[in-house]
Amino acid sequence: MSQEQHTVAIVDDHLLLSESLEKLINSFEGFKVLYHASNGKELQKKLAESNDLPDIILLDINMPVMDGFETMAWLAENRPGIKVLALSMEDDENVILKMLKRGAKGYLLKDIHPDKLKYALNEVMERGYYHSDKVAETLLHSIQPDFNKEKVSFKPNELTFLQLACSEMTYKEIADIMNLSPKTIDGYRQDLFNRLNVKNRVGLVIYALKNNIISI
Amino acid sequence: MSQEQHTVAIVDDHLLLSESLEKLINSFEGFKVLYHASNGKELQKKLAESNDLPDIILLDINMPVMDGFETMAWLAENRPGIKVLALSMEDDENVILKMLKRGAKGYLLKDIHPDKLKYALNEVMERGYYHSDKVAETLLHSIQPDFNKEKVSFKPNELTFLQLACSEMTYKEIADIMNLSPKTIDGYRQDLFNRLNVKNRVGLVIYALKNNIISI
DNA sequence: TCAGGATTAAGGATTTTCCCTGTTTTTCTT
DNA sequence: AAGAAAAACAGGGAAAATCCTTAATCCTGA
Repeated sequence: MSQEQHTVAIVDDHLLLSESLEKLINSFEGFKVLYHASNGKELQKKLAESNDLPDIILLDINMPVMDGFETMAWLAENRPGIKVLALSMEDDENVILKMLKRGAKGYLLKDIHPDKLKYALNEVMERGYYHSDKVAETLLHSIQPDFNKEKVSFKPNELTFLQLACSEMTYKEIADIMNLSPKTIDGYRQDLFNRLNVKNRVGLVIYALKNNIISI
Repeated sequence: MSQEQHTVAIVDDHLLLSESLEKLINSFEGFKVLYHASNGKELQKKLAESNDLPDIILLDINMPVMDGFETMAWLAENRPGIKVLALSMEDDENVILKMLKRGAKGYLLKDIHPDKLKYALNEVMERGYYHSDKVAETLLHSIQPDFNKEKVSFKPNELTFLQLACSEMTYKEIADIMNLSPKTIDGYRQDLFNRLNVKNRVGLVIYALKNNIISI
């Protein structure tokens, strides 16, 4: 029986939630809470002391001393084997993305139904990740162009130049490809700098990426 | 009754599939196939001729003349109101991402169960998108660092420089911020150019983005 | 046909980037 | 503390990028 148990660590500074979560999780078949920590620093200590690693960490985001983002980054770097489920009050898309980008396997809101938590834990063990509808939607938004944003429109040549400027070519090489004089390219560039409010070519690249004009 | 019907257009060059899909969809309550096209060009024609737009387009990817990627890009630009479900044989992650980035609302494999198609159509009408498990997984992969890839490691200063190089600052400004001589920065840059196999600063930016060293 | 806008392009100056070859300073090792 | 290795720094020069101004050329609507 015990060889079937998956172990969980809880990182949250709210003792009440933390304790009740433990009881809940221990009541799930196949899961056992290994230990708690009230912030990232404390987690690091526990990880160093204990000789067996938890399979899963439930990681709160808003914490004092060392918050969820920092902790997640550290875990991804130093304990990549542990699956982390982020736990938070807020369903802010940027927060969700920040955690996922740092390697979290899922994102849970604190007001979910206990069954959902159980499901999420199982999913993470079996598939390696858990995606709620909200998370899936967030991810989709993050890669799709934002249709609501009024978009700057580009003339065909300008667009081509902008795309080529995001490569390692020199302006002279770009001019050759586009069959234009380097001086014309010079003009396009200056125009775009002014219009897009950037100072140099790196600014162009960042702009093009942010606005899905190129993708890498 | 007819005011409740959602209309569907099918774009696929395989007549057999196309025809049977039509029968299937017409058998779903609340959905009706408006017309077919065997590639993007033909779809453009149909859209221009007909006076009512379909709610949903089932868009095949591998087609002659004007393929799914091109067609999707055109639709996103010119008919942003139509919800597109990509339809494909392959579950290649890059292909999926390419379609989603261009604005597809979902991605269906051709060998799914008819019930899944029905579910997907309903989801797209109700929630605006449909995400299968595979798609959700793909999206997650696309934003998470690839732990299998052996990673080039950076010294702290190098890393800082690399991140700052992805801004609009000049190297002199970066040197100021980092409290180093511009000549030292010069050295960092040259080192990274060699090590990362890039030719100039744009190359650095692209590298940093591809490897999740910065995110925008 | 002619004015006016858009496109393309030139000249010329300055700054920044890029590259190569070194030297000094700091840090680490033993 | 001596020697080795790493990190920081420098000079000089060529190439590229940036900036500003001005000017042909082409197209189009009145």
